[in-house]
Amino acid sequence: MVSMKDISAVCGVSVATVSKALNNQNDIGQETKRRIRQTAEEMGYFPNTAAKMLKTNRSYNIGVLFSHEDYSGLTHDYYAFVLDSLKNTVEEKGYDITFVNTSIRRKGETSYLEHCKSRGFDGVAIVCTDFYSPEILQLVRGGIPIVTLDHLFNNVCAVMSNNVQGMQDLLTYIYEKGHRRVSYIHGADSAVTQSRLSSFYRTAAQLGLTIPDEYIRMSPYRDTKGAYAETVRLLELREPPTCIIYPDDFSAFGGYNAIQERGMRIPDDISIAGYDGIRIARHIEPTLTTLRQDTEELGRQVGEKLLSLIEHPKTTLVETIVVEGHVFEGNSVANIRGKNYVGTDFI
Amino acid sequence: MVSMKDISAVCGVSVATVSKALNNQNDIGQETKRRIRQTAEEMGYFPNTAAKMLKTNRSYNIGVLFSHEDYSGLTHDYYAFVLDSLKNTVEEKGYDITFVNTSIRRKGETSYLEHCKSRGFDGVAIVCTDFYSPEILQLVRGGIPIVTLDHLFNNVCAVMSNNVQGMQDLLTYIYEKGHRRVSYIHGADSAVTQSRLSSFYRTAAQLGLTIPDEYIRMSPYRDTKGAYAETVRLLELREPPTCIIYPDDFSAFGGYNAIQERGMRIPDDISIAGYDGIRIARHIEPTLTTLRQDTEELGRQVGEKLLSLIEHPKTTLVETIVVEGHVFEGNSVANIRGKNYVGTDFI
DNA sequence: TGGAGAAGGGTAAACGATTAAGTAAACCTG
DNA sequence: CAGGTTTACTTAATCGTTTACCCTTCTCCA
Repeated sequence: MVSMKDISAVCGVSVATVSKALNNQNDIGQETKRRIRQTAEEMGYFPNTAAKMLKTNRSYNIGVLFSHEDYSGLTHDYYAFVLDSLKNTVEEKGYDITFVNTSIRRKGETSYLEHCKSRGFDGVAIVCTDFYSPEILQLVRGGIPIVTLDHLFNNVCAVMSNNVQGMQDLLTYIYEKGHRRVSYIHGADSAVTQSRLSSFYRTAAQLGLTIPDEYIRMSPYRDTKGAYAETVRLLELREPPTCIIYPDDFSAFGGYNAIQERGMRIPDDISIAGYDGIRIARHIEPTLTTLRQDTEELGRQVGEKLLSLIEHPKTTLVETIVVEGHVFEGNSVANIRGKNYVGTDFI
Repeated sequence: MVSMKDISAVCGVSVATVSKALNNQNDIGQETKRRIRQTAEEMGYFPNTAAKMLKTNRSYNIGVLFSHEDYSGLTHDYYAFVLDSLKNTVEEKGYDITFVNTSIRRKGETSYLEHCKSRGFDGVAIVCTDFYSPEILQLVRGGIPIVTLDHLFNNVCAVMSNNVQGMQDLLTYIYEKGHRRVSYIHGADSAVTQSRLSSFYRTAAQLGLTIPDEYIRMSPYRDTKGAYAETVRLLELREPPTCIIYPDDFSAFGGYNAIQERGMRIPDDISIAGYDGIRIARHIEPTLTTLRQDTEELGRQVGEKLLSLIEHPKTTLVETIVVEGHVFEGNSVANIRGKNYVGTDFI
């Protein structure tokens, strides 16, 4: 590997001169600079990142924390898309992305924080993890610039998909289609679930909907079996809902199966809606009406905020950035106004 | 950040002694070693990766090349699962994963190879890219340990999903279910497509199937619209196939839509099969019969081969590791033996 | 009892870059 | 033309580790 030393030897200047020339400092003569740069090019020089890091304490590398319990992580459409966007955003600015090692740690390292400091990450994006573990808390308090996705820590930048507005939009959309008996199968307890559920209740109240307790069900995220089972129970009610909202699109397909198996048709006999907006949901008939989260924007915001925090620590606000989703109108929610229309018009 | 120097000061020994103690060298006394290690622990010491890299030329970091044109990359189930498995494999051995920057390069860096050398990756996994670009060729010839996925370069380790055997198994399975009129909509041209297509022809010949030219169609991978259109054409043939094999599961849903839209039922009226074994395909009724590629094994093999190449360069064979897939039996392929059974039994 | 060898630890150079401080020559300027 | 300022470099220290080599001090045995 050719180093600055090699170039300096060839050009007959000192290593310092080479460094300055390549970094475009201005106390080097034009001609010398040109000569050095050309030689560097010809010799196939490229900087040794390790040496640069050691000296400057900057790695141009950001860590991404992605621990993947229960079907989450990389293989989850939502996170994968966010990561993809984050990757594109920071790579464009000359940063690389390294995963924070979530496996057994190397000897001498015992925590995420130590791993991150050891690697010298300029910043860390916490995308998908158990936010309640003490190790995460240690990491966010460790002094490294941090941005979290969909979770709020005090005094830490966060990018959040707007679950409150999202659920409100989704339920309102369904309401406007004439539905008055709406069920919500929510996911397992989490901050995200809380937001969506309370928004569901509040929006329902605002719209004048009365939601019987048996319309509110729980099934873990991305669990088609669970969603299937809950759907069956809902369908067996004396007065079943006209529309079911699922924890996520993946789960919605569980409902889809239960409904079709009973010879019912979507959306003619019953309507369903998902949450997330995963790709496949737009490609299977009936296409799923869902709240599509803006993963590209989420990833970009995480990246930009993190880079800003790194490059302008003084002037960057510690804030929560909220990214709006929007209802993707598939054809899984029927317009039943004037048909089985039981509610009151509100427009 | 506490360094070895700090520890050496506290313990009243030299930095070299600290280094040796921490690295468990054997020319340090037991008691001294214990004292140093304890002090390091108490002071919250962790090694500076950059310094270590600089000195040892080892980064314990492997690069993953993932360029993502047209719907590929991170957001593709197949690659995401492989990456996930690869990540787990190498992290367990104390390595980290960094993406090879596929964006605009930093000044002074003009190629993948330079980026990799600059970062000091111990090895690079080329998972998903345009294998025919000259930049990739430069990278694989650049002297860094390399493992490719699903692509063969001369004298480079490769891990391949067995597309030949896979297609053979799939077609044979379909044949055994009694199908004699089988169509294959293959993906856009690539090494993978070549393998599958020639295996399709060969297997068909072996089974004594005659495949009319109009049964062989092309639609790009993961293009539901294209698959939809080709399916429509197939259905309009005077003698339509009894089973259609799609380029991949995602495309199969395009066919799924076309078929259902015409009021036909899967598998009663026509059978379909996919390729890949993406998760969702196992969760939507009728569950898709497909050739499930063993992404976990693929990722593990890539990781293990790469680590072996890194740690035992002399004794590691340069070879191609073939990973078998297996037919996932959903219920999208009907058993039509003795029904519309037109072929000859071959058992 | 003297000398070899082992055990335990120190010295210092090196990895490849950056950068503060120094220096010599050229250039002004009044 | 003396003295100050620029310009264009060089010197040398430094980042945190590793490691080849050197130096004591003991131990042991002929």
